[in-house]
Amino acid sequence: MLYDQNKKVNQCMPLGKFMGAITKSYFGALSKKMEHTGIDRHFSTLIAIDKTAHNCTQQYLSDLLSFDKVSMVRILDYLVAKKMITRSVNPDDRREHFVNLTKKAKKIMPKIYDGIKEMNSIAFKNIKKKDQEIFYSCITEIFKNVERLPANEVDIQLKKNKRT
Amino acid sequence: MLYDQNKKVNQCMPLGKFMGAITKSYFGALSKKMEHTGIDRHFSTLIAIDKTAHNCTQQYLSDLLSFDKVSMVRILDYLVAKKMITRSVNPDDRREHFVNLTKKAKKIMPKIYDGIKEMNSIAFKNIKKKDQEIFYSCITEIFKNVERLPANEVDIQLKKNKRT
DNA sequence: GTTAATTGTTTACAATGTTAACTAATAATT
DNA sequence: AATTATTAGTTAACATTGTAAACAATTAAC
Repeated sequence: MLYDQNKKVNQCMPLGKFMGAITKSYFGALSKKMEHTGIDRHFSTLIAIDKTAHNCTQQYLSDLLSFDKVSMVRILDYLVAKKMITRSVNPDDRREHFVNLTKKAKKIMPKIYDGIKEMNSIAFKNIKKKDQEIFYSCITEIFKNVERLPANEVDIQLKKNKRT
Repeated sequence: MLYDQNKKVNQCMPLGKFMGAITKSYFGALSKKMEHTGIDRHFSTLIAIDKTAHNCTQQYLSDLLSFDKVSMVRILDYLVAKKMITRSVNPDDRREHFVNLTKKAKKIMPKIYDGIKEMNSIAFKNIKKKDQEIFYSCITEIFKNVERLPANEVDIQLKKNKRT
């Protein structure tokens, strides 16, 4: 509905509203599409783990995927419960836990890549390749512009204040 | 982090991941920026109410904003608590409740429009006007492509099944 | 007039975000 | 070397949001 019924309304809406609506529908459909694999969430985390050649710690994943560490723990708990990953202590720095895919996960990964590829092409249906490229460079730029605005710096500032 | 550190990872990520990350940062910053108005959420709903000339029911808002009716009730409860809206029964169809802005809200709306405008231009910083237009037409198209995929039809199907 | 559908509400539960407090391990400082 | 600070990860508590089911009140359909 949100998109063409009333242009006057759309123009002044927060950009995040559209992005949020797309995010919701996208992941809803992706979950549904991936049901047969036995997992329905946290595909980005699996991909990040898969693509990280070695020394994949939870902190590294948190930074890469912009999750806070508490959420990261929960996501990884979910993936451990689904027998998709293992956690193992780094012997060289026993604070760190290395995260790795299980055999089961490695077997399923191709299906996940395919499903996402399919979902992405559904999303980009009727959009010219050139416009898709512009779109991608836009969201990259937007993300940079928005990533480190006040709301997100609060954490850091609080920590600094505490120290005094 | 998500965006340029590792292009190989980005390419195969679900589109929704980027959109979700932007949505989160965007609304985080918007909340912060709007703190002084006394409300920190549900600006889109206020705008929708403001722009709807008359007969603004909860169902209408749900459809327009893609919220389910339960969430809508909660959002409106919040806005009533903040003294931003009133609910009144439609005398011509006593099932419906009309939603209207209070005087207080009407006074604050300009600040909200300004804040959103500002946030949007922060988001689009360093992006050419022409590319912004392409971007907008892309998200409109993507939203259409993604809006009515299986996950979202489930509700409807269940209802239909029940009816039998 | 009975049945079905619609509008809005309430309740319950799952998932997620955020903060704070905590353990264990390492790094930095004196 | 001992103390202090920092880091990685975990746990607990709480707020917010999404979703489903059941419900009351009202209207529409037959």
